[in-house]
Amino acid sequence: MVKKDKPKYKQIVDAAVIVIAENGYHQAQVSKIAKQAGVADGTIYLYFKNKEDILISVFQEKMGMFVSKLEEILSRDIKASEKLGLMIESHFSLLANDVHLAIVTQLELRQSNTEIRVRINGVLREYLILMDKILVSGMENGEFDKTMDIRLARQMVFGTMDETITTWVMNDHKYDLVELAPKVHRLLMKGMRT
Amino acid sequence: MVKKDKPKYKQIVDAAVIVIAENGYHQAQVSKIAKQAGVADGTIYLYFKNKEDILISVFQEKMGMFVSKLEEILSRDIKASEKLGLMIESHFSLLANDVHLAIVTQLELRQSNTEIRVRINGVLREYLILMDKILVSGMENGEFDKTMDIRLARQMVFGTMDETITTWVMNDHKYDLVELAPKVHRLLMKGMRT
Amino acid sequence: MVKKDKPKYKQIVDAAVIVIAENGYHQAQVSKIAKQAGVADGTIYLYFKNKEDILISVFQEKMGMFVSKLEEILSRDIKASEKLGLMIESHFSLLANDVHLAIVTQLELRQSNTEIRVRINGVLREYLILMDKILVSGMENGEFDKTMDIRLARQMVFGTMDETITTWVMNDHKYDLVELAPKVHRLLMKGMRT
Amino acid sequence: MVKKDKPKYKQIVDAAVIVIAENGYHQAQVSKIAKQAGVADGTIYLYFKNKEDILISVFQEKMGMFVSKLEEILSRDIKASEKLGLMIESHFSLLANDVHLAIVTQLELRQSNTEIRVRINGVLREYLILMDKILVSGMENGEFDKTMDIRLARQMVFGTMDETITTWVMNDHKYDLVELAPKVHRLLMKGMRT
DNA sequence: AATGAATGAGTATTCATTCAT
DNA sequence: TATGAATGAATACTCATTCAT
Repeated sequence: MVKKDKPKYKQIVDAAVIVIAENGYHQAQVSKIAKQAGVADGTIYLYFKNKEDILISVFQEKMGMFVSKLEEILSRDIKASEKLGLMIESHFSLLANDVHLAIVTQLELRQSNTEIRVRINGVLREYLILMDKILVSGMENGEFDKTMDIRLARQMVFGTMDETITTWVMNDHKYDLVELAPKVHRLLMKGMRT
Repeated sequence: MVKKDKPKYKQIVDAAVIVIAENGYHQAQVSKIAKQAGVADGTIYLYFKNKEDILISVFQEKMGMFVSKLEEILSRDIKASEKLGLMIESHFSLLANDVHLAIVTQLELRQSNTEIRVRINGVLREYLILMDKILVSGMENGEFDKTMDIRLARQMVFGTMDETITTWVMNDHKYDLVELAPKVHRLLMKGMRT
Repeated sequence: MVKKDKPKYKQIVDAAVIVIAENGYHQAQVSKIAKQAGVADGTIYLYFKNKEDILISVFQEKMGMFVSKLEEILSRDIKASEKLGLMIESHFSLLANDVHLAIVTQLELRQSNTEIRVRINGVLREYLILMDKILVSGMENGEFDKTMDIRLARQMVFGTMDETITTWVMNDHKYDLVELAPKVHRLLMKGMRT
Repeated sequence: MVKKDKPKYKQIVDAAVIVIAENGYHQAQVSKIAKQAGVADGTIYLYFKNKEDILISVFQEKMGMFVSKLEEILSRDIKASEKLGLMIESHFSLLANDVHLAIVTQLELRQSNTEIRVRINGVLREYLILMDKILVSGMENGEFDKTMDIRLARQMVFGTMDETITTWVMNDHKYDLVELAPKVHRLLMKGMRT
């Protein structure tokens, strides 16, 4: 059993999400995270190399949910358009159901220093690669415009989703994010379809 | 003559952009900005309330350029679609011509704490309101889809632009950003037109 | 059978010498000593009260070799001057043959806090008392200057030996220490003889 | 006026000597030194690069006194033997008159890590070089034994002085150190003279 | 207006020691 | 006996801001 599988590892990661969401990135001291996790400060360092390592782990662990979900969607035998719709909906849904996580990924974690953000982008890349697969398959089977610049299309999809979620978080999630998913899907589809 | 019109005010704002772009947000100490501006540390505080105030002023001053340009575009007697195209092009163009500023607005300033970013969003709102005007006029005159959710449309436009610029900055601006403007315009138009 | 006679006691003391010599006093953590000794961290505390106790034990155990040797020399039926010569030679010889030990006693153990060093001096006293016996017997039988201040004489003998060994250790023991013994002996004898 | 000449520099160095002597090396926190010096913690760092830098400066500043005194003695037109006597006496005298300093140089500073001690040894070398000059001139003019190993002789002189002072400090300086100077001188001279 | 020396609050990390198994 | 996971106290250094000159 490796460290990641031990219960305290998950305890600490989850505690970090809560502490960062509630206190903000710059006020998320290691001692606060330890207290929230119900362990001693020193225990943190049995599971994580340093504070930076906690933050990256938060992103890795949580982003893993998105990637898994997306892989599952990709494996289905449905149209690319439908896959895109499911991706948007499940992405919105996961964050709408965990407001703490939404705050952390959309606002707080972006305050980390450039080095951490570069490593976070590495984790993100996996997600974007899967997104590209949907776009490519849709272009190949004629659902999406074959002449589309794939990078621009992906930037539109991801940029729109990101901006939509961030706006929702910044407005204190006072409206229903998941409800917006089909509308976003329709808007993006119109831009991309043949 | 108010403080903003005094030469040192501008000196300090410009120094801040350079220092942040070259050293990163977290390494942009007040003393470095003072040195770059050629003034004493204490002098900064004759023109700015605190460090936070410098950062917001950077955004205000520079965002002003974008707003002025956009107002000029809005005043022209051309189609909404053309206005959108010009907005994208001039936005990309201004940042492509000032890489320091692009780094600061797309990467570094986002590392500031949530409070500063909320205030920066306040500054940004002016720009977004003008953007909305283009969208509304386009919807009214039938150029754009009348059934479109205006907020979603704006999030798509802004999100796509933002993501495109950020990707360009993160890739060390090794390709031509301005060249992408018409492509982005076309993609967005397809999504929004009637 | 007391603790000191158990095999693990010696294992741990020897491990401490190696770890301190190779890593330096300040990098000789209990966990490293435990690992080197092939026991668990907690096991250390079955044999030693605390870390300080290990360090003093190192000195006690090793200093024992010097004391035994010196007792043996004292028991011989030879002149005080010869005893002094043998003491110097065997002292130099023991350290020259265990460079780890030399590093530990001359450099590393002196970095310990004042309290430990006071206790180490207690251990050292036994050795100095034997040294005094040589000096006193030499003064009594007319070999050494009867008017000599015994304490000063001992400080000269010990100070010279110590300084000579420390210089040798600090120069990475690149010359032969034992070879210096007769020279040191001659120099000291000249200072002390009638 | 460089930093070393500013009053606060000396204030801090002197405060460090007192704090280290009274609390021990490992309990001499920067904040304690600052408090003793009557400055803020941060002020320390306007004059010293880091804590290590304070400690080395203590030794440099104070050792400077010994070196100056020794240079003055060397410049006199007297016999080498007399120079040696004056050196011992003034060395003992300076430390006897500043017990804090004696504690720091003989006990506390030796607890510093190897890197600091290497740098301290560099400072010490200057003193030893001057000491060598006395020995060499004495050997050349026939006062001292021409066949003497110069390094051993220096180790005897320095080792005896060091051991004598350390013993005095460890015995809580309850006897008169300066009074021992002529005796130490006589003992050493006997060992070295022709 | 301008200076810049001085301030002092705030925090990640290590490691000797314990104790349930 | 032996283990090793868990503990938690303790500290150097940075840098935004002030204020006497």
